[in-house]
Amino acid sequence: MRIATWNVNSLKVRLPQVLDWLVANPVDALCLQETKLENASFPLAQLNEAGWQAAFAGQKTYNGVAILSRAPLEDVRTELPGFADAQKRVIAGSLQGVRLVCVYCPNGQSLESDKYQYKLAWFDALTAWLRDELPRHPRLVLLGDYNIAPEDRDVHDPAAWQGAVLVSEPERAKFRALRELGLQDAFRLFEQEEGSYSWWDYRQGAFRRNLGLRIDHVLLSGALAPACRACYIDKAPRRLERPSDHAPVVAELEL
DNA sequence: ATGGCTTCATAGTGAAGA
Repeated sequence: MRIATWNVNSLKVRLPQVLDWLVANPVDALCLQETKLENASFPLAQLNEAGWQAAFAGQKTYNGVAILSRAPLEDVRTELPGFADAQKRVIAGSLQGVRLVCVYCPNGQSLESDKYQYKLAWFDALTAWLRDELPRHPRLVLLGDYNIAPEDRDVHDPAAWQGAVLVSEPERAKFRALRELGLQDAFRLFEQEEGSYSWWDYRQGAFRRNLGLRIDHVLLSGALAPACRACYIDKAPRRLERPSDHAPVVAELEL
């Protein structure tokens, strides 16, 4: 099974790139974040025509998540239990006995912002939910845009970023709390190039200069991690005209 | 550097992203 996650920063704008990418990258499931589409505007017909099923939870302008798959998803859920939230950031479903949990984690904006407190509380709710879900779904993958760079090696300039949002210690502690559920960072199961990132700012030629952060992740449950054969970031779409600021992250599982 | 792009929004003194 091959699965991937990609923050597309508007599915309306990026649909042609997504369809092209799926042709070149025959995954079983692709998790999308920041679709920025209400459900009524979701391009289901175009995806079906290209041979893809889709489950989605969207809203106007912001957020929005979806899972595209060859086979239909089963047991789809779109809520964080016990966390009343109008923001569409979660969609989960099952495929071939694997539970896929697609998340668009809050950005936080700045350490002083109310959005930062919301981010920390949101991660607590996510962790509590997954602690409950894992016994039910031992073969579970949590993938998406976490908006956290877990370690300094995931940051192009750790000194400049020290303590900033996406990198701050309280955020990294939330990431570690997910790992303490037994989830493993698929990307770090393998040797990787130094300077591997999944997001680059649109400004300042950040991509060309590789001034990035690794904030998009695939976390595998203990039952799945031994089945992982590869995990990589596909930088090709970031080189396209009018790209998303994020690159897809792909994981290959031998089930 | 004071957020320099990009999105969706509306016509703002944008807002938000990361």
